[in-house]
Amino acid sequence: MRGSVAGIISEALKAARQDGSITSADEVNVIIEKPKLPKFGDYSTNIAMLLAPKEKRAPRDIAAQLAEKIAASDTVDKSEVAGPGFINIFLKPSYWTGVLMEVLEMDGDFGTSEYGAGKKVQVEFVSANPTGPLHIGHGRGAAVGDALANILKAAGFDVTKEFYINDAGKQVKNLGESVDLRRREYLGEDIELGENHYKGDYIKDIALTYLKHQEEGGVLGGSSSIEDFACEAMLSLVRTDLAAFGVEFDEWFSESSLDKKIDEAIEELREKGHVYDKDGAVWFRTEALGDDKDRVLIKADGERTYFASDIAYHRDKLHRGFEGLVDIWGADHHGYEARVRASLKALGYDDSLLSIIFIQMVSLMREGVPVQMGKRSGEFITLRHVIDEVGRDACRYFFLMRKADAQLDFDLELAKKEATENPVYYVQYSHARICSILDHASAKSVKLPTEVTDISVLSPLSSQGDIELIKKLSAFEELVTKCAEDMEPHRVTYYLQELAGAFHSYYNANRIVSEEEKDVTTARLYLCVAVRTVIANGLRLLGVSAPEKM
RNA sequence: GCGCCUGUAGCUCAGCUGGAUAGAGCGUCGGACUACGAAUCCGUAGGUCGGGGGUUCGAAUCCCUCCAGGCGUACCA
Repeated sequence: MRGSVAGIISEALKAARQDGSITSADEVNVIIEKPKLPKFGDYSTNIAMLLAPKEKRAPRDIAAQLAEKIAASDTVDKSEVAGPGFINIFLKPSYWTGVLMEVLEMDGDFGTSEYGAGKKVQVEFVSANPTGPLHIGHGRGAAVGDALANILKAAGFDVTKEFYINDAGKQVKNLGESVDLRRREYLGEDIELGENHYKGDYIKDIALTYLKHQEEGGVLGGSSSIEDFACEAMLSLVRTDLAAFGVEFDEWFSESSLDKKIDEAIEELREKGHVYDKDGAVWFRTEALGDDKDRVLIKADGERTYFASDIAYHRDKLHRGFEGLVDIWGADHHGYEARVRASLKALGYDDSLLSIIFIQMVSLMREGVPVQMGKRSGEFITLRHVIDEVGRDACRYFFLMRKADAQLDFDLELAKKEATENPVYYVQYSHARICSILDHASAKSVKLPTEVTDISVLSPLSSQGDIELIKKLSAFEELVTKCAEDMEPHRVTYYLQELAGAFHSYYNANRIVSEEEKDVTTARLYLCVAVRTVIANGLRLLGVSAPEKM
């Protein structure tokens, strides 16, 4: 779409250079945009304004020469010079029916591109400690990570989704102890929970399950420690919740599997001269690489820090051949970024291959009033609770409505409302509505062939309304690549709301199925099919269903 | 103190590498179903883009500074 407009412009520039009206041979970073106002055309470019300083001539003068050459293209209806030197390009309706044809042909693939060129990227997200159920913050990370992975895939990247299991540190030990204490409690002992022990009811559940397994003389009786058992149980809970949320990972990477690799990583840093000993601890010279201060890798007591395993983990990712890394972290970890980047640089990598997306806080609301979360009891609102209450679709959509690094108010009541004010229903409704229109049409025995073979079938689509809607569809392709480039899945929700809105307006303004005008009906039904396709493709990127009935 | 994020309509937020008259939803107010789903649509009102400088043909967008809010600044994980 935009590509071919860019082609028209560069052809015009080439022609101008050939006939000598443009003399500078410098590359210019041309911007092609879609003007807000229809009188400024379908596309507009600032190329003349960029050339003006190089040519040392008035922008409007240059624009006039280029506009003439642009108008010569057979897809261009007319081309005008406006304002300080914009060139506004008006395309022929046949251009737009061509676009519609493309949507229909590509169907489920419309929106995909080769932008990523098969580059291997890894998206690591959620990575929650297996010490408790997932809460809503994890849910937001899961929704963003999964949607981003879908978008990157659509944009032509080779994507791997990974969950990093923190199963080596002290917190897993605390988990094991917590379960063990509850186990002994069930056996009649008096117990006292320490400050670091987990107090949620899920701990009791695990303790009970453990006892049951023991009674049955299960496999876990001897070989496996209660700590491993608890960790496994927690993980399976996490997997279940993620499955309920529709999120699947390609890899589950265990921190404990790193072990020797941590020493290797430290050794490599030492060889490269980034490590020194002080006060009985081993330090990493991160300050020289952009961090606020140097960091400890091995504590005076001999334990390796969490940071040390994180270095080893990222090193391992790169050894696995990923050319791009995406880490999705809670916003409270942003202080961590500088040291991780420092470690990549120290290991000899360009740290720009790592992108970190920070997930800001979610405030749960109920009709505008914040939902209290008992901090003392340690009872967070779990992701599972929210999925069960508002449904998976609404939950995912709401998590994706704001850009990741902006705080999000999640109103449970709004998410459940089946009304205009709820964007999920608004978008899904447009899909269901189209399905219903198509049913209606076939009941009236207006049948569409499975494939459009002749573009002239679409030629009745020439009104302003028809063209506007097709334009909206065409924007989807570049939206997807843009979202991939900037790693901002939230824009898909805005786009879908706009497209759904455009369709609803169109529907109210135009009779689609009409028995008198068969040609118009057929063409419009194809337009409906294309809108439905794009809505479905967009929702699929978000991991939200596209219902045929609601 | 230093660092990161945020500040756009009454509310919640979009605004792509600087572009032409700053947008949407909700909420206000007023309209539209004897035809395809009114879970919809149409219209109306509402803004010194936190303040002040600068860069240029042109700034919500880039730079500096100040103000306000959030978060982070561990030999914790």
